[in-house]
Amino acid sequence: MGVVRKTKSVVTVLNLFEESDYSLSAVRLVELLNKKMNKTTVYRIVERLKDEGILHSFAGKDGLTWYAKCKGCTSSNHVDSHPHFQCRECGKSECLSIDVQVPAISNHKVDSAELLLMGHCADCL
Amino acid sequence: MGVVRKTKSVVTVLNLFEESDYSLSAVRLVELLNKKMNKTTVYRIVERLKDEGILHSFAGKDGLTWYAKCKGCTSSNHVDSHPHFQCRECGKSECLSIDVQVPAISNHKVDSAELLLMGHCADCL
DNA sequence: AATTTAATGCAACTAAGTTGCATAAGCAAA
DNA sequence: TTTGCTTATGCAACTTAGTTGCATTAAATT
Ligand SMILES: [Mn+2]
Ligand SMILES: [Mn+2]
Ligand SMILES: [Zn+2]
Ligand SMILES: [Zn+2]
Repeated sequence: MGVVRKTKSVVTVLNLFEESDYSLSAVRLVELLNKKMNKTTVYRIVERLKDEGILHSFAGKDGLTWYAKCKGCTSSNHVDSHPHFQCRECGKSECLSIDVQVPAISNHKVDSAELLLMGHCADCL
Repeated sequence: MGVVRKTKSVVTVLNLFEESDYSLSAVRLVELLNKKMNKTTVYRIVERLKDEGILHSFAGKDGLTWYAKCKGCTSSNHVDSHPHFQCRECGKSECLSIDVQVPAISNHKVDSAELLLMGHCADCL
């Protein structure tokens, strides 16, 4: 499917993710793009890109929402499920290519899990 | 050490946690206690009880802060670190007595982790 | 009972994210 | 390339969790 309309704003957001290769918080995105588009537009674009399997999101240590590129997802098959790391010093967060086996719980049906590791990143050690 | 002053409000909050045996979100606490104390007081009390190792907190699936009793913590030894579960249906969350081994990451120093499992609880299955 | 200091109430604030609505811009068909 | 349909955007106002400053109250200690 792909994103419905490739507007100037959508392209701008996508470029940011291509360049940086980092994950970005919504707050940071709004900050970086505040001269090019409205805050509402930023929030709507990342949600749209998420629906399309282009980005995924996760909650950082302070409750902010972060976005990062998906590796092999499509709109119909959204499987990007992996742990994340966030640095206590600089605040950056990263996607981790680690497999975490989700523990089973008796009498419960677990369908997803979010694991956030915290500590110090390579730069801040 | 223990909480500095055992005020009427502190006792009320502690009783709630004794009775319910569930974990409670700050929002729910404010709601339950809105006739007995101010919202600010609720937030300050749970933070104080956290400092003392009486409660611990975690982020639920919607970013809300939840509080639950600690098992064997003191103000100087705050070790209550375990995964949590939150039901997608009813929204309740629970502490899990499961050991999760935190994966190591090269070039990083990981000092803590938060694991949140989501799905359906016993009541909602 | 007097004194000290921590705890509370209240109102105003902060900040992330959302909503409604009028306008603008993609895009496909003509 | 113009028309017309529909999605995307800007803007302002809103929502909601949580915080802050400050005056007042109430624990605890003597
Ligand atoms: Mn990721
Ligand atoms: Mn817990
Ligand atoms: Zn760092
Ligand atoms: Zn449930």
